[in-house]
Amino acid sequence: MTDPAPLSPKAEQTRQAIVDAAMRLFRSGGYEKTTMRAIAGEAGVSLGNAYYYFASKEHLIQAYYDRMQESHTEAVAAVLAAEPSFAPRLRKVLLAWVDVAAPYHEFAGKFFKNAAEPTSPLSPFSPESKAAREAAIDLFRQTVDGSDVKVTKALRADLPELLWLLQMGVVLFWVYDASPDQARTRALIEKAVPLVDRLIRMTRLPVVRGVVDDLVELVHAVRS
Amino acid sequence: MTDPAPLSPKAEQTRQAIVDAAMRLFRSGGYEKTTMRAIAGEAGVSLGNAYYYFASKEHLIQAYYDRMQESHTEAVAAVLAAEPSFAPRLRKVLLAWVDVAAPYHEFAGKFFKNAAEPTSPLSPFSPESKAAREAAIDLFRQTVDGSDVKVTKALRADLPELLWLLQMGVVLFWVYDASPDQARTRALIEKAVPLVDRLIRMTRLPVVRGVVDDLVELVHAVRS
DNA sequence: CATGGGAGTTGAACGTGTTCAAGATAGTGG
DNA sequence: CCACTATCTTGAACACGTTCAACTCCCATG
Repeated sequence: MTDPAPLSPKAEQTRQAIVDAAMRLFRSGGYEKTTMRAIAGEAGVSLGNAYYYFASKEHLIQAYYDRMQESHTEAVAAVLAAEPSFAPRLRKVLLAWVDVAAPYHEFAGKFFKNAAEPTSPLSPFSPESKAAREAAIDLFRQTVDGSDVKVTKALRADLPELLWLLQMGVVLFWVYDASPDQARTRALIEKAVPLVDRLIRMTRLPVVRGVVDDLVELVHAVRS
Repeated sequence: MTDPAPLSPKAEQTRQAIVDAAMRLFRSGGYEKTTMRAIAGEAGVSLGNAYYYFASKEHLIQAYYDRMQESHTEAVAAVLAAEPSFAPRLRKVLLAWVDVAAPYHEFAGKFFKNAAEPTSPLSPFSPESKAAREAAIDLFRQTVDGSDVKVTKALRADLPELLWLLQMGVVLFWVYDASPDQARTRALIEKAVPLVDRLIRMTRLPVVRGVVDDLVELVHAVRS
């Protein structure tokens, strides 16, 4: 996921050394102010060697990204095992992401910059990250499935993807959130979850059915 | 809007010459491949002089955005004068943006990539683009105000901003849309507008009121 | 043990965004 | 007409991401 990774034997250690050095320096001095020369130096390799393992400075960030995904999946498993009710599940899943992502908030901009470039394989919409994307959506499928919520037939198949889109929205907000401890993002989640819960329960009302159908149709039409 | 612009007299022409040169070169060669040296050369000024007028290469893009915004405002004025009904108004306003933006689509990704970074002055959420953002929101205020749509009191003040967010979503989709003539974005608009229209009209239903209040509260809580 | 080739490693060199100290220019007051 | 200042202009210099041709090292094969 991090790279084409044609599988390296022992010198995978070198790779890790570079990632570790980069993380240390990024963390202490910020991304922009950390030079590739400094990273290479800190890792005890030459500048060129760093580029043997990582195509660019931005690619080093991908390592961060991967760790975040992993940690979140883990955290979600714990949440889902313990909580049966839908709204709290969703709330905890989203908050868990904020917790997991917190240490990397400083680099959020860099992540997002990658996400924004449509041609980049790092984009969450790219074919290359299809697996990761579907894994993420699956997290929300689990969130829905194991819960007490009743979802109308029309919505059942697409709700996980819609929730994933919700999370993309939260991420977007989070990226721009400069408040301490990302308090505003947490506030957003606290407000949004009950709203979403309410909306989902409301889809069973006859008046709302038509809108739900339209929405589902829109999602289908728009999915390439 | 483009800059602090302490108002220059005649040599404002130089500024324009630089913008024009940049636009020409960005258009023909893309953003990344266009160097500041080339822009300065094309504009007939020195490298340093270009930096006297524009703090960075990114700041040049702002001028680009400003023009798009201008064209859109113009197009919208024509639409709003001719069309009294809400849904068609919204549809035409959104489609007008797609039309106006079409010439820039091929390198929109590059621009977007730069704009996406929160620290970038190009970000639609940045303080630097506050004026542009408010102008854009105002376009939607006009779209609502002059139309036949009845908006509940709770929603009235915030609907324009919500519609602007909708447009941000459309823009995001558009950036990734590789279909010829951005057909898929247009299709998205065709589907989304009736849905939005329906949702807005639905807000008058008593059952839905609570949700609307929650949504408005969420928007308020979240606005810095 | 020799050897051929791939994997890993190196630092000099390059291109580009940006800065800056110095100079030119033009408008203003005497 | 002469300073004097604020505005404008310049290109060399700098820092940093990235590239690359050359080199070393390891080890599988004969």
